Amino acid sequence: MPELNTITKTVIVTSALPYANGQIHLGHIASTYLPADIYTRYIRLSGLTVYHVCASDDFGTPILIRSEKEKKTPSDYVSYWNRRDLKDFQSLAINFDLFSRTSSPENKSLVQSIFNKLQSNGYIYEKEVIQPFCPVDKKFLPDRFVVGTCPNCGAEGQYSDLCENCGKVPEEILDPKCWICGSVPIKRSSNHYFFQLSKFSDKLRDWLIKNSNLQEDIKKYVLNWINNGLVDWDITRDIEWGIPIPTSDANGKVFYGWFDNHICYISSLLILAEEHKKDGKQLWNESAIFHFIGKDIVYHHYLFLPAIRLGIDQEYKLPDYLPTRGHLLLKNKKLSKSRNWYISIEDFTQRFETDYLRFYLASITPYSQDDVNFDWDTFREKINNELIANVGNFINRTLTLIQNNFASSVPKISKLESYDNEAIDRIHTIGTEVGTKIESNHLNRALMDILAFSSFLNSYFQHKKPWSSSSVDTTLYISVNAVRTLAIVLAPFIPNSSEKIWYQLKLGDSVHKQEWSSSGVLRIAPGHVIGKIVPLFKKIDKETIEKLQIEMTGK
RNA sequence: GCCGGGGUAGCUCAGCAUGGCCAGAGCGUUCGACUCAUAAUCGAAAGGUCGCGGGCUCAAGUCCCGCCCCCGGCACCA
Repeated sequence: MPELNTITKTVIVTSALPYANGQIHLGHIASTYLPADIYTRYIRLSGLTVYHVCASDDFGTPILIRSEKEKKTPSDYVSYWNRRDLKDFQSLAINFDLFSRTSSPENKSLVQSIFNKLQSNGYIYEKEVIQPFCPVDKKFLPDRFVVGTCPNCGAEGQYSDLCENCGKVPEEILDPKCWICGSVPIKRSSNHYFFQLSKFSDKLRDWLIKNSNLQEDIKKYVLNWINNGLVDWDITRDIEWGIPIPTSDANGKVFYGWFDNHICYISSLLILAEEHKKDGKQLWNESAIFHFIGKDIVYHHYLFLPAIRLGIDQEYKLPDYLPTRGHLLLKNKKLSKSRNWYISIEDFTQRFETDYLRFYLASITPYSQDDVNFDWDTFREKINNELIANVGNFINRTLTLIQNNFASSVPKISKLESYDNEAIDRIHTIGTEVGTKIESNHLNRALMDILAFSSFLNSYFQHKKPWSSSSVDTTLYISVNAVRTLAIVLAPFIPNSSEKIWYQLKLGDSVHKQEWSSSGVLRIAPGHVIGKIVPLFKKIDKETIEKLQIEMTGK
């Protein structure tokens, strides 16, 4: 189990780069961005310096073709999606210290210098490849852009890299056609650069085995890939939209997107370091590096990315952690934009509070590559019965009683009974319990601990009967301090609501500027006057969900 | 086909590495209590052949063998 107390330096968190050709959806949020944001918020509250960087992935054939169809320059096209994605992230309170782009000048120059170093270290070679070329569009066509009939099962209209009907990868697709214009592609030869991934098999194996911070089950199948023999990577693309390969005979060829996009983690951090007047390379190499990803890009992050860093003599160090999570399913079916089976960020934020999504997704997403199911009925039940009835209710009943019976002034503490001592003890320890789980990336379990804490408090409150008994003051004093504790430990998960709690407690400043360890201190003193109390959450009624299900199905 | 993960209460899952208190949690269900609180809360109960079959052991959900079933990955998809 990784423990944060071993990390004493700066932490660098990166989230996988969204491809700049369409909206991000709930699946991306659940697997990558929300876990990274929760983690970052927690580290920040713990008092360490943390940088969360991300960027839009701007290059590639799909973007080039889409921008042409929309009669925009690729540059304008990706700028739009860069801003749009950022807006979506912000609407979910997912914050970055920098949201850059792979097409930034800084990334271009770093990518080219890394290529040069790989080349001088002898890890790059050239080879002729024969590729389909569309004579009408005057483009080389990646596999995805050649459609035809599957030679295995005879299904028509299949991509040349995968038959969706029989699931096989066709050797050579029959009756090939250009996906863009429908004409028949011809074969054309082109000189490409290859990265010698195969040379790194032993070093990658060593790194995987030695790095105990990586998830064991993922390690197993990555090791299996290595044992089956790694294949060198073609890092060249014959298109005009990308980072130019810096050789005299490259003839306008550009890098393949997966060569340049992960380097953007580093170039973004360098930009940020510059802003903070720090030595970027030193900062990178002294920090704990976390790359949050979804399981679809395991290959690239567990093999390709570390191999390239090994290939430049670890000028920039390898990742310490690669938190990897599975995909989100909607009603047990895979999300698919082309089939309109997905939930966009807007779909959600137009209807519900941001924190409802964060709470729900965090509570159902484990630290593993298992897929999780998004279900509207479960969503409603979890929000109403766990977040609102348990946590919201405890906060509300505590604060309301102080407001109504004590003129909003926190009462004095008197004689402590064993139940009071137990409650105080729980306040002391909850921060460490939750923190340990967040540090080991078990965010769902951390949230369960918070719910158990809140449940305990409801039970404590119920037994002490502060609305009638003689020990009213002590109970309310402890309870209001427990509310403060809840605000802090919930802050990484539901930041907006935590801030509302903080405001109602009238503690000044922001909950996000507190110290995590202070969650264990009873810092609200008797006599403190709290603010105006309003319910934090609104329950989701059944009709809303039923209506929504009908709307979403018809989408 | 190969590789990986999994099959434990109605649902979602923990427990299995280092076999041993009556097999656990949350949600749901039923009954009772309370009324400060968003009909929220508190207490209690019901509910399980731990996929199937065999084996090792004083003892197996936990180890070994076989079988069945489910899910995911199979590499340039950006």
